[in-house]
Amino acid sequence: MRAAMDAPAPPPDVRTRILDAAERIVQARGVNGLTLESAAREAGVSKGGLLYHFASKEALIGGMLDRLAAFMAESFDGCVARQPEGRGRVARAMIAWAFGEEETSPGSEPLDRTAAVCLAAFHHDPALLDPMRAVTSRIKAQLLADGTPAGAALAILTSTDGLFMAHVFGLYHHTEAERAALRATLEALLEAAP
Amino acid sequence: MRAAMDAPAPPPDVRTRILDAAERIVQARGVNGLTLESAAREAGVSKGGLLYHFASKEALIGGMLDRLAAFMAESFDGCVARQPEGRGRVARAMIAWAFGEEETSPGSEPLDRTAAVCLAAFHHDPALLDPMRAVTSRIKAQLLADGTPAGAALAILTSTDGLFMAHVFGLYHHTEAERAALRATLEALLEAAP
DNA sequence: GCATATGTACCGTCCGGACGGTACAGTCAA
DNA sequence: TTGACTGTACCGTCCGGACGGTACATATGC
Repeated sequence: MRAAMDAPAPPPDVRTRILDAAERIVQARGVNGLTLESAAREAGVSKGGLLYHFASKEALIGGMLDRLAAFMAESFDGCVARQPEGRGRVARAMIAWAFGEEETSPGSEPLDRTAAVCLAAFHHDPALLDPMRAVTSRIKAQLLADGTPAGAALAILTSTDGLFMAHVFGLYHHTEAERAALRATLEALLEAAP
Repeated sequence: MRAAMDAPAPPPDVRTRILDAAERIVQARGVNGLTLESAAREAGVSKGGLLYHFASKEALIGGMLDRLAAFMAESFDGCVARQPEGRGRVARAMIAWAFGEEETSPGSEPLDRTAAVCLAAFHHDPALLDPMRAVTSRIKAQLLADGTPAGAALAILTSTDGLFMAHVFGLYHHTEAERAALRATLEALLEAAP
């Protein structure tokens, strides 16, 4: 087929294109909107073509999650690496992660993508979240091992997760002042003596 | 009808029975498991009978959410009322609520119920979460108005929400010691001078 | 005091449509 | 030619919802 030939400069791997399409659909039309047909159409592939790459819907969602978990892990590691070394490094990274990338209010791309994909996975089969669990467990372990007192570390961990959840479900919104106050409080927890 | 009269202990309002059944299904078999037929069967009612009370699946889920939001609001208010008056009262209630100090009748069942129902609603139509948003927004407003510094109040709010999310999605587990440390940290935030 | 009518609560069946998945024929690069 | 890959036609199933019918209680007319 011609269309396959005159694709843009970086030849987008078909698998990747399907995964991207599936994510876009879940974000735009919700979990219901994700069907094999719609994903194939969005990716510019036939349904049969999609099924060639992902043998079932479950495999498709699993693929989305594996990729997302890898992205999250990498992103977090990068954030840690960018923090000065020393006690509380991971905790500071966590705060920077939660407050930094979330700048664009309702359109923060990685955040919404994460939420959408996780929700889709959880809906289909909670066990599909396992790769994500592995990542979060590792993050927690790192956080508890970097010298910050456990209480403070856990407060930071759960607080940023709560911030995330509130955003995903739109449970309540924070003003800039509130976000700043929260951030200051979390950072103050880092200063506490061990 | 006589039967309706001499059933003193369980007044089995059909509507309530259907709502209970639907919640049980969502908890046990996930969002997928909730169909009009399964809910009707579980409630001991025919599908037609169910549709008599809830004109559509959306109405059924909406009914679950309305009831749950009312329950949550009442439960939280009761928790606040049980705290000594004074500055930080609402924040203390929040902590007590989150850490299960409240005698929530059968174990931590309401927690799972909340999660299951909210997920079902979010899956069907995010707008259905509105009653829940109203409750959480009110709680946040109360929390910010009871004298606790904003940063501490928000840290407590987001942290307990994060605790909740981690539980719902099974992202990571906390040991008893970790829970105690986290709680101590949150309580220490309350002592900070305004 | 009886028959007819009306309203409420509920039941059982059916249908259109959508979805996941399969079968298979076609295409194109190597 | 071959085999990786695509596209299409189709199947079985399931679900939401509509619909017509049943049982019974109360009301109404006579």
